[in-house]
This record gives sequence, structure tokens and C-alpha cells, in this order.
Amino acid sequence: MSTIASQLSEAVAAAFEAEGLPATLGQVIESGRPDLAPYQCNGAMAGAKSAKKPPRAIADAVTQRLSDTLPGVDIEIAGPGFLNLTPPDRLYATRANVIAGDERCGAPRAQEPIRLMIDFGGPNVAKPMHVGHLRSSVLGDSLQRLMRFLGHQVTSDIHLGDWGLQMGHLVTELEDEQPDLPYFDADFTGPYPDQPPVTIDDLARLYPQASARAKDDAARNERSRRATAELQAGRAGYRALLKHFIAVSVAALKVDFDALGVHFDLWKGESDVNDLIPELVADFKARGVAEESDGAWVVRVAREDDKKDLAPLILVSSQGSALYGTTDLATILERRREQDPDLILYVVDLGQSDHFEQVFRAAYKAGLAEEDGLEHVKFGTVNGTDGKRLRTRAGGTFRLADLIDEAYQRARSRLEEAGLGAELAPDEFDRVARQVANAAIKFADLQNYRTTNYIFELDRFVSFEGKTGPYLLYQAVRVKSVMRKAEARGLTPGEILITAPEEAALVRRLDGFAGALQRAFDDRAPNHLCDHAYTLAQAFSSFYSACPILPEEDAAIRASRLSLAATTLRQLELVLSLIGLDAPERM
RNA sequence: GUCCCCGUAGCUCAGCAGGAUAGAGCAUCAGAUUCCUAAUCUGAGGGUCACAGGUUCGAAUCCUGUCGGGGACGCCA
Repeated sequence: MSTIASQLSEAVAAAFEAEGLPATLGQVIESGRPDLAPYQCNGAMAGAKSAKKPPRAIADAVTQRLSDTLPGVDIEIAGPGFLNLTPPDRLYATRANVIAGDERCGAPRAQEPIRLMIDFGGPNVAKPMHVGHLRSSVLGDSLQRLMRFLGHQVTSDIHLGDWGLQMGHLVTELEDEQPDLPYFDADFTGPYPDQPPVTIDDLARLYPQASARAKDDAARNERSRRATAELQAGRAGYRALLKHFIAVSVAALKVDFDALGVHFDLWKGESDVNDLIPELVADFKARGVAEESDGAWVVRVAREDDKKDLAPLILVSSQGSALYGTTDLATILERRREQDPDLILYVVDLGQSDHFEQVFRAAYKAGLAEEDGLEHVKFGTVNGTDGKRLRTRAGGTFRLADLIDEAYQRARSRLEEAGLGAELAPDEFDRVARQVANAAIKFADLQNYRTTNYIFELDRFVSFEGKTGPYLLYQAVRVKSVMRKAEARGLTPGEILITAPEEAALVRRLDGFAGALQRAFDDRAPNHLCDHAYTLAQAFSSFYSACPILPEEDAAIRASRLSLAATTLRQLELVLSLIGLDAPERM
């Protein structure tokens, strides 16, 4: 079972080989000039130099050989030596029937499955998620779905930020507000209260407050640093407070992640690897990887051939605390013991490129990971229309929850305006509106290549026209409606026949699924999946308007089109699921 | 200052293991509904792919430099 392009490639490659040229020249791709032919091969030009023959002569010779191996395929030589290939309709029909009968809709499995971990570079405890978290969540989630679908063994970890200076800030700021709490009394013997002393809103207020004060008050900052070190050293009251902070934050985070439909296998955080740090530091020292510098322990990771000065990774601060490089390294150690991954992907914004470069180099240097076993899947910022990081009108950070809610409100009113979902029960209408809102937000994010800094315009995303998530949902819903009607009339899908150019074009899109998956995997980039979903939906829409399905009177053609529609729906919903979208039954 | 990301249609973005006439959506203009959901479909106009060199039969794509935007550069995450 292989795609039409690879079937053609196989034959053309053999022809090149028979001419004494590299088989790789025979690669057939979808044409850039679909007006001339749907497929093309450029190998004749590329091979001209080494063969010392004019490209057209090579193209000629290859074409001669192909008349036997590719019967029925129309081949024309054009321009300097392009091979333009037009397959006969039966090739499309055959391929379409294979995809229709394949539970994976024509998608191959990874030949060598690997053990993979995805680190979402977690949100910080005490800070509500803002739009910046949208990208790691949505991108990381799509990657975990993609990797699983390809057959890799995936473990995802939110990796909360719960162990650094921010914790010291929270502890000390709370102490200033409520000094009488038992957590601050070093002589208190417990037990500490079960109920948290703060709400998520308290935390969201305390952190920026402390951070701002520490910024221009060195003594205040020093207090936080000391508290951080004490917390990490195991001071009971602080540890008890941390537990509350984490529990309160996680509960709030789960609301947002549930709303987005994003789930993790592990809800671990930096604090979980604290016990591994002494061992890790000792090992780094013993190996001579860490050295002392200005009272801190650092790992020098700069290399001779570096273009830039890469700062050393600070393993232990002069205060004796772990920094986030330390916990990242300890986490690699923990994962090595628990999951032993072949590859860890860090889905974190590209502003942290240097940090991960430091961590990876330090890990390789200390033998913590195999070379290339760690990879930073970086992404750009979400900007406002001014090209700067997205802010609220008041200039504050844009809460993710507010964003989701606003999209939901817009989705409701747009559905009402369009008269869609009018016959749905209120709770189902509500669910559809949430699916539409999610589709709008996620697709708008994922359709951009991940390193692009994209401009977030909710108005545009929820306009629901053109290249949007809701368009894709709408297409899927339309097909579902056709399928329901077909079933009601007792019509069943049959063998796929090609009777119109729109059908062949749709089959070519269905056949492009494997390539889209490959590109998405290679680049760790779901935008290729978005592109496939969109072009597939578009091809279906053209087919739908040109080729009647249910009204078609010829029973064989009707059954064929029904099958084509059913297959398109299956593949579309599959791709949508890989980018985290879920199409309703009706809308 | 050094390094990283980016610069493609009026706007928002794809394309970048080099291929023919650079694509999509929005916006603009012109069409399509006795028929399966018109959030749809068909078509038109719209480009010095920031700029200058280089490699190549061929460059938006690879290399060098310049300009412009964003970001990172030792005890925050």
C-alpha cells in the first residue's frame, strides 16, 4: 500500500537506474503546475551534469522505459526536461478504494517506534495561564497526538514551574500579609492546617506584588532568595505552604486545560526532582563537569567553535539553591530511570533557546543523555496588532481563560446569526459553541509554522470564514448530515469510481495524507496537518458542489460518491483529532 | 556588542531536502442556490518574495553582506 506519488516514483526511479543514473532522481512529486499535469519528476535536469547528457535526452530515454512499467500513465516532457505525469483514472480509483478500506485512512505507521517524552515546559505555579501558554499547550498537545498516532510510545509531562525563586517570593509575600500563620513559625511542630491559606486569586496577586517589590529592593529580593534556599533545604512550614500553592494552582490549571481539551500523562513539576539534586550535583562534581565560580557551581558549556558566548549553566547558586537548569537536569535523570526515553521534546518558546542549549550540553557532557536525545521544539510569540506581545487593553497580560471565554461568546452569537444549531437542545448548542470556539483558537494558532510570531486577532479567528477551524468543522458536519440521510434511505457505500475531475482531485488530497504526516513529524510542526485538513476540506467542498451524492440517479455512481464522502469524513476527522479539534454531529 | 528568530499580495500567513507562470484566507470586483447544511462554491484583479552580491542550467528557498522588526545573552523561570 503506497501513495500514488510513491508508486510512480518507484517506476521512474527504476527507469533512471536502468539508464545508469541514481534512483533518487526518479522521485515523483505533486506538480507545481497542476494545469499541465498532476505529478512531475525533475530528475532529468538534476542528473544531466553527472551523466554528461542533455536533460531532454535523459527525459526521453526514461520515458521510453516507462511505457512498459507505467502503462496508461501519460508522460510528457516539457521545458528543459520536466517529466509531467498524468495517471489514468483507474489509478485514482484503485488508490481510493485502498484508503477507503484502511482503518488508518492511508497513513503509514512509524517503521521504528521510539520512546518519547514531551515536556510542556509547564506553567508556573501561582501565575494564571496567559496567551503565551496557548502555544505550548496546543502545539505540544498536537505533537503528542501525532506521535502516538504514528505509533511512538509517548509520555507527556506538564512539568510545572514550582521550585524556583517565585516560591520564595510567594512565601515571603504571604508572610508579610499574614505573619501569624503557623507556616512561618520555625518552632511550630504541626500539624499544619489542611485548608489552603490562599486562593488562586491571592496567588495571582501575591506573586507580581513580590516580584515588583524585589525588583528595586535588593534586600527584599535577598529575603526571597533565602526563603527559596530554606524551602529547598526542607523547612517544614515552607514545604507545607508549597503543597497548598501547588494544589490550588493545579486545580485552576486543570480548568483551563480541560477547556482546551489538553491532557497530560504526568503532572510533575520541578519540585518532584528535589531529592535527586544532591546526587546529581555530586556526580557532576565527581566527573569534573561542574566547577566553582563566584561561590556558585557551574557547568561550562561553551565550545571552541561556538559563534556566540554561551554562558555557563549555573548548577547551584551562591545561596545554595537549585536553579531551573538544575531541575531540568535532575528531571532528565529521573526520566532516564523511569521512562528511559529515546527522545525528549521540550515544547517551550524560543526565547529560552540558550537555556536549553546549556541544559542539553551539560547533560551530554555528563553522560545523562545520548547526543540528539534532547530537542527544543521552539515557538514564537503571540502578538497583538501592534506587533508586540499581546496585552489586554489595560496593558496587563491576557488571561487564557478570558480568551477562551470570549471566543465562546463569539461562537454562540455567530451560530445564532447563521441560523446554525437552531434545532439543538440548549446544552448541546452550548457544547457545539465550545467546540467551535476551540477550533477557532487552536487552528488559528497551529496553522502558522511554530517559530512564526503571529498576530492574534480574535475578530479574524472567529469570523469563521475561509481558512479557519470552524470551516473545517462545518465541512465535517455537512458530510455527517449526508451520511445520516443516506442511512435513513438505506443507501450504502460502494466501490469508488472516478467519473469527474473533482473526484480525482479529492482522491489526490486523500492520498496526500501520508506526506503531510511525514512533514509534520520531521519538522515537529502541526501546521502541515492544518494545511492538509484545509486542502482536503476544500477539495471535498468542490466535489460536493460539483458532484451530487444523494440526488445522483446512477446507483453505482451514487454508491461510489457516498464511499468517497465517507472516506473523506473519516480522514478529515482523523486529521482534526491530531490537531485537537472535535467535530460535532450537527451544527 | 555577540548570537538567535523573522522580513513573501492592501492585511494575516503558507511555501524554503532549489525547478516551469510564487500560493491560501481576508478585503475588493463579477458570478452560482427548483438539488445532499451558502460558515459554501466558481472566476477576476492584486507581487522587484526587504536590499545587494555569490553558487547553480535554474534561487523566495543555499552562502555572504547591508537595512528593518522581535528576542536572548551567569546566579528569575
